[in-house]
Amino acid sequence: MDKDNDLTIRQPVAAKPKIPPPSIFAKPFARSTDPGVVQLLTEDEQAALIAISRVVEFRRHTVIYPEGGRSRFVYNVISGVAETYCLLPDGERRVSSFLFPSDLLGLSENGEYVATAQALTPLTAYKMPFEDLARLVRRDPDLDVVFLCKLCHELRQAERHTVTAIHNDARARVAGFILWLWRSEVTALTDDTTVTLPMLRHDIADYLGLSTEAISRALHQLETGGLIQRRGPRALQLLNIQELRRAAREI
Amino acid sequence: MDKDNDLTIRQPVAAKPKIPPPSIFAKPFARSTDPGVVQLLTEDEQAALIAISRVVEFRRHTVIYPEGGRSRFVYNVISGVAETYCLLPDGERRVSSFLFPSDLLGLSENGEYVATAQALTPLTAYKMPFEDLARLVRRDPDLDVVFLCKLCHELRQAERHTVTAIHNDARARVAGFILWLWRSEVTALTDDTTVTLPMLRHDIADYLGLSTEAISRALHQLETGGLIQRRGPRALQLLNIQELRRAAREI
DNA sequence: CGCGATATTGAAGTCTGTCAAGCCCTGTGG
DNA sequence: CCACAGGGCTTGACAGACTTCAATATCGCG
Repeated sequence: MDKDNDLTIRQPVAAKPKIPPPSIFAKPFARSTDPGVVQLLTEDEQAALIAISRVVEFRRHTVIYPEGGRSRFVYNVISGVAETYCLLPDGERRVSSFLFPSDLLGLSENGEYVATAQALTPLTAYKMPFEDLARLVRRDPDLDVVFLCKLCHELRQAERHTVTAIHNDARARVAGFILWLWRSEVTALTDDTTVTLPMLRHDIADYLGLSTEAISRALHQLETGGLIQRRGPRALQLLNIQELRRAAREI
Repeated sequence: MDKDNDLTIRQPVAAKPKIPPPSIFAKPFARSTDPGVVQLLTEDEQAALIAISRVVEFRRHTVIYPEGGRSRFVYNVISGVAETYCLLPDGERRVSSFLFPSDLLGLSENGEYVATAQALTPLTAYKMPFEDLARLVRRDPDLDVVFLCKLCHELRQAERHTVTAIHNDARARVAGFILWLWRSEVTALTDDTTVTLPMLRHDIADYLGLSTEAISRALHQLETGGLIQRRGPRALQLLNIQELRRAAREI
């Protein structure tokens, strides 16, 4: 629609960055001209969502909502990165997903959030009361299809994550993760081959089912192989994307 | 139609088992009195779905639809078990899910099925033309919410599968898988502690990210520990469900 | 500039994958 | 109904990969 893209992640310190509208991207399940992800919301729908929403901001490491908490709101990320995790009975933490701009946040079950959501960077989002959203969806069949589409998209992604994470070794998992991050952070960026890692090694390790040491070693391997270059612990330079995709077994 | 049931989900041999209506179970995301899975379809909605559906049957090992094929239909399983899998570039097969009665089948992307679906047992299903279903959903906002609910449910399940499969050892994965199967096969059963494994070890192994040998060894461990008893390669008796849950790290 | 937390690197142990062999089940055909 | 053949399942041995434990290096924040 408009250039909500330029804000997705980093943004030069602007005087008053204007807020992009609510945004839901997905690959439609029906055949379409564009085989990639597309904006599913029309301007009217964006306006309708804005009408029931409030823009909220979270600082780094803030809990957006807790696991088990009463689920009253759904969030549409505007900028920043978040993670969701569950706490196991034995106290361990299990990262279940990372969320980027235009992602939806607030999956619930029986009126309770199924995981804790936490901001990994400063984060802004549209906060939509669940009830209002339900009313809106019930009234606008097209909007409803939008959410169906998005959920299908997420489901496919989740299945792919499972399949690839489960069968590959550490190097392949990390390569795949880097590529996923890279695509998620895609913007109208000058330098297209830089990836920032807003999360800790621990979070990556947990998400991929590895130890933090294994992450380090895999990064070392990829660097030695000339596929990437580490620029400090939170930034990577992609040197050979073709090889990265092969390492991730995407090809 | 016929009594394919006694294989997968046993049902007393009735002369003419009447076909159960379309069925979608899920835990609602909104708070409800019943915290478990509930039937989301009203009788009217079931009738509407029947009106656009055809009941189809598949024999064991039949392909229901192929990966990459034009996605024209969505299926609602009535009886039997199916699996979906993708073929990797190197020819390997990746099982992405198992489907049971009342599950939905036919996830697509850009008009194409994202995986091959195959019957593991004789299977019957409602076959719904995608276009008709879309029309129906667009007209009936409640039905629409049903599908949203079901998709959320599937998404949660997928995330749980990932989280548990990735972090646990072979024994825990198999224990969790057995419990999942057990719950999926729940019917008005006489013997509540029997689980049938309609799929090959290879399929289980692939789904859990293990080798067939690891599955065998894990079953052996569980049997030695007195948690289960093998009754031939396709049936298990659950001896200690409490311990099984602990083994699966559910507690 | 210094401290605490995070990240990396090294060494030993454990678990699973792989390879190989034997057993069991199933389904077929007589 | 029984025998047989083929495929699936199980079990054992070994190598490889990851985890764990431990120590060092580095980053980031006050």
